Amino acid sequence: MFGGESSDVGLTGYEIKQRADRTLRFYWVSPAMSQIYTELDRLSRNGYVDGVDDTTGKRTTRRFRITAEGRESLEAWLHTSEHEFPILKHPIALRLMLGSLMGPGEVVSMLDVYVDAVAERRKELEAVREMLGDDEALAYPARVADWGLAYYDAEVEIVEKLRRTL
Amino acid sequence: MFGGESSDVGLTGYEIKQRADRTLRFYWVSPAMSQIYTELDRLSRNGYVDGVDDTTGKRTTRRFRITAEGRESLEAWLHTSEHEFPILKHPIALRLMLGSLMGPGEVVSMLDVYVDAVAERRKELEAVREMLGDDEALAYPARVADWGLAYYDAEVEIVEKLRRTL
DNA sequence: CAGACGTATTCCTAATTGGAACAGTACGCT
DNA sequence: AGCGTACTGTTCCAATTAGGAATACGTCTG
Repeated sequence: MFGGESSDVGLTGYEIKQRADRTLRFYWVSPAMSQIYTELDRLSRNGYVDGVDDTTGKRTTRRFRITAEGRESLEAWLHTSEHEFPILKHPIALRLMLGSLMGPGEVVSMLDVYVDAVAERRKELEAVREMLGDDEALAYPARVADWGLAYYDAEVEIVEKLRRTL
Repeated sequence: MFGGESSDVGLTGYEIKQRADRTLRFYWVSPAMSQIYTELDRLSRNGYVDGVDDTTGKRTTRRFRITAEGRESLEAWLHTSEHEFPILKHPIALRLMLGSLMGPGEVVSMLDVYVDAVAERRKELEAVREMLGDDEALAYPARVADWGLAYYDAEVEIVEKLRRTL
């Protein structure tokens, strides 16, 4: 998922953050910097990743790579663990719930703003989708992106229908 | 949203938890008990809710009601605050991303299990929707529930289409 | 009247969030 | 050459959230 070529020198925490901000945020959250580094430390302590000082550049940084043990553990997780149900935190739905405390026009404009925001997100995800292309090696990430795009389309349709009932 | 009749004696933390578990979880999270009580304490300190000892039963409990100040503040929040974009944590999409590390059959069965889980969720939400009926006073919560139902339908459709591409 | 279950609250610990703070590097501008 | 600004990289801190365990009390049932 991250990494691409696995023969490379690994990623810095900063780079992981950037990748998460670009892609992971669409179906998970963008982890905080603090979270990335503490997690890398912990993974490192448990032998799942290996952090190596990279002194080739002007500046010494730590680059992390997954270890064989880490990869095994990841695969074991993929095979065995429970599939949790997605969690959604939907501020617009939360506000709509209290629509009776807002003016009717206010509800409509809230939904309009939301539809625009979804369209914007969709555009960003589409850029990611295009980067993935139809490379066989990236087929699964591409499917995830397609899923996201279809979700945004459905969301817009639902909200526009809902809007008409107001 | 909670409360219904606002002339009543208010709700205990426990009751709030139950209501959240029944409805809020569909578009937000079920807050932990600890979170509910600490938040009630904080709201109380800031004058947004009023906690009154209820000694009418065999057992003394605290019942919380929103204050006038709390209601004003809630409405101000509804009118002014920024609309954040929904946050999704989607374990199935996350795993699908790593589909190349799973067997193809494993991916398919993961999606099947997920579709079943969505159907189950949908049923639970449908029960909530039926409780809301077509009472004008509950029109907004009912719309939120309808939104959720439509979302689940879209999700199933998307996943089934995706499944066919594998 | 013991045991199980629902109600009600408190407590504890870990994880997550959301930065700010700090420091080095690159790059263009004057 | 020196300056400012932006990017890269890491650490640190405080507040919030999460997830339950623990503790009671009440009620109902066999």
